Amino acid sequence: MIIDVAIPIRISNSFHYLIDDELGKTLSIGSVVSIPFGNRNAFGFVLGFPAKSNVDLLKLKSITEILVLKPVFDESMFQLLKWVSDYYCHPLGEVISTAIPKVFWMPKKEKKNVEVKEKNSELILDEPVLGHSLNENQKKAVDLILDPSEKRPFLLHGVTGSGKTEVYMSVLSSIINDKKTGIILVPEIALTPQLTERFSKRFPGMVAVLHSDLTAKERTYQWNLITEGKAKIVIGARSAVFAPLKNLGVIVVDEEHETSFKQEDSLRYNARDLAVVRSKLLGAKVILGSATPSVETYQNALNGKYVHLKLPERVNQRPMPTTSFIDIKDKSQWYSPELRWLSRGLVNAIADTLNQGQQVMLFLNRLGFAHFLFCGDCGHTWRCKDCDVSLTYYQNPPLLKCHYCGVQKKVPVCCENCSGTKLDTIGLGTEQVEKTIKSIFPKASVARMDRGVIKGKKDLEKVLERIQKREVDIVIGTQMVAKGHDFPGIALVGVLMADASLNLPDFRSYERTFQVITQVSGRAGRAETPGEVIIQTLNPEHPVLLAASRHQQELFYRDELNSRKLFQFPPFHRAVMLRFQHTNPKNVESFAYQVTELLQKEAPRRFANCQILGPSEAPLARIKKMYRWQCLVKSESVKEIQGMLKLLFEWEKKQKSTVQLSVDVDPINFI
DNA sequence: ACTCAACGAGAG
DNA sequence: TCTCGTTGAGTA
Repeated sequence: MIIDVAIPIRISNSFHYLIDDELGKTLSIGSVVSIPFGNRNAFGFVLGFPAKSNVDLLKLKSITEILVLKPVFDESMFQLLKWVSDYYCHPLGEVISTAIPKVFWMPKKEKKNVEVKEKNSELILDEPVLGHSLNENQKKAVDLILDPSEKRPFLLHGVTGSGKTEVYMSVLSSIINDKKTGIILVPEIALTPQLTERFSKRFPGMVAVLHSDLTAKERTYQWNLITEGKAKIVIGARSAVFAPLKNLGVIVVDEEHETSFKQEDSLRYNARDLAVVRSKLLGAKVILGSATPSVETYQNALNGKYVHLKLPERVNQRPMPTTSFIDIKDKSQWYSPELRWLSRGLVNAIADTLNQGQQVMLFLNRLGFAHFLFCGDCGHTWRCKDCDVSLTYYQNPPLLKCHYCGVQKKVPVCCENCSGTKLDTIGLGTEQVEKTIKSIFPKASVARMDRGVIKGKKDLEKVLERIQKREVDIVIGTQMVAKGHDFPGIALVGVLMADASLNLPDFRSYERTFQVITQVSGRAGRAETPGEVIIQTLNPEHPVLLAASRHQQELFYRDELNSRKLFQFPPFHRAVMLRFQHTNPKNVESFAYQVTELLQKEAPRRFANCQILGPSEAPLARIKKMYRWQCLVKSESVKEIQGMLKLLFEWEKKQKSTVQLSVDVDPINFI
C-alpha cells in the first residue's frame, strides 16, 4: 500500500512511501510517520493513500515507523492547511509544521498522551450570566453578530474605551451556551495580560492560552486542554488561528489592524486573513475589532462584504480628548537653542498636568538614546558591518547596536577613522527623552516603556501596576504604549515627532501614522477631565495628522482609499513582493533582473492585468551580510498572480541559481 | 533541511 | 599528495 507524505522542508512536492497493508489501514490523513529520506531519517505527515504512484515502484521505500497514529489535524483543518499552502505558495509540509506545535510530532522520547494536570482551576460548568450591563450600541452589535442568518464577517469598529471586549465576551458567552467554542487572536499576548485575565475571570476553567513564549511543557498542557475539549476558548497570538477547537463558533481578531498578525519569515501568512478564511470554511462567525481598522478591512465594510458595527461612544460618556499642534520648525517654540525636539508649550503643559496631580504620557517611536554616533572632526559615522544601517547609540548600558542583526559593540572613546574625540549623536530616542525630561522635572517620577526596558510579561505588569498606583508621573514609550493598555490617570499625551512615520517608503505609511496617532491620543482622558493631546510636528497642516487629531476617521479613510485606487494599491489591487537575497551583490542584481525580464516578457500575453514594478534594490540594501533586491507584482486578478507565480517557480527550478527567492503574498513590510 | 560527493586552493 | 572549506544535486 502506498502513502503520500509531506515533509517539513522547502520542497513543494510530497513523497510516496510503501507500508504494510494491515498497518497502513490503521493510519489516517494527519498521522505522523518516520521515513528514510536520502541517507537519513525524516518526519512526515500522511496526506493520503494513492492507489498508484507515477514513481517507479522499485524506487519506493518503506516507512521506518509510525510516530503518531492519531491525526494531528482533522479534515477541516486539512482544508485550511492546503488553502494556506496554495495561497502563500509555501510547501504543505512546512505549513503543517508551522500550524502544529513541534512537541506533537517531533518526538524526543516516544509520543504518549501527556498527562494533564488540573492545576488549581477546576472546570466550572455553571453558565456565566448574560447581559453584563451593555450599552445600547454594544447590545445592538451583539444581537447582529449572533443573528444566525448573517454570515458575513463583522468589523467591530469602536473608539478606544468603547467596550469592544465586553462585546466579545457577550458573544462568547452565548456561543458557549450553544456548546460551541471560540478563538480570540491578539497581537502580542505577552503584552496584553489584562485581556487574558478578564476572560479567565469571566470564563473560569475554560480558557487556554497559546503564544510563542510557552515552554514545551506548558504548550503541551494548553494544546491538550484544547484537543480534549476542556478548553472552550483559546486566547493567543497569530498561530492560535490554527487552534484545534471542535465546534468552532467564532474567531475574534482584536486590534485587527496590527501588523504583528503577519508572520514575516518562512511562511508569510496573515492570521487576520486566515481567521476570515477558516471561519468561512466552518460557517463560524468572525469579528475583526479595532478603533482604527486597516484600510483593507474598512473597504470591505464599506462595500458590504463585511458588516460594519460601530461603537461610537466611550463607555461612561467619556469625552474625546482635545488636540493641538506645535510646529517644531518654529525656533520660537523650542525649549532652548539646544533642545530643538522639545517645545516650551509641551513642557508647560507637562508642568500644569503634574501640578494638578495628573499623569503624562510621551510618545516617540524610536528606541535607544540616539539614531547614530558621528565624529565631529571627520564626519565618520558608525555603521553595521553586516547590514546597510547605522548603529543605534544606547547610553545605559553604553552600547552601539544594530536593530537588524542584533550586533552590539562598546561605545568608542575616539573616532576609528581620524582618532578625533569630539564624538556626538544625531537623532532622538526614548533614552534621551527620559534623561532630558528627568533633568527638567527632577521631582517627577519617570518610567520608560519600550523594548529596551520591558523584556517580558513580568516587566510589563510591573510598570502597568506602578502607573495604575500613580507611582509614576510621566510615562515615556514607543509603540508599546499605544497598544490597548488602560491608563486611567493619563491627562496629557505628548507626541514628540509625529512626522517620523509619515515619510517611510511604504504605501501604508499614512495609514500607520493615522493609526498610531489615534491610538496614543486615545490614552488621554478620564471620566472627570477630558484629555489633552499635544502633537509636535514639522508639518502641522498635514491632512493625515489633522484627520487623526480631529477624530475625522471617515475623511481619512475616504482620502486614503481614493489614493490607493489611484495608485493601484491594496485593497483594490493584490500585491506580491518577490525578494532576492545573496551574499554577492552582483548575483542578486542580475538574478532579480532575469526574473523581472522573464515576467515582463510573459505578462502582455498571459497576465495582461499584472503590473511588474522593479526590480529595485531594497530600501535596506543589506541585512545580515545578504544583499537584497525586490520586485513588486500587482494585479486585480488573484488568478493571474497565481499563474505568474507558478510560471516563475517552474522557471526557477530550471535555473538552479544560488540566489534566494522568497515570495511574500499580501506584503506588509516593504523595506 | 540535510547530507554527500565533487571541486579547488593551501601545506609538506 | 593530502586536507579542509565551499558548492551543487537529490531526496520516493
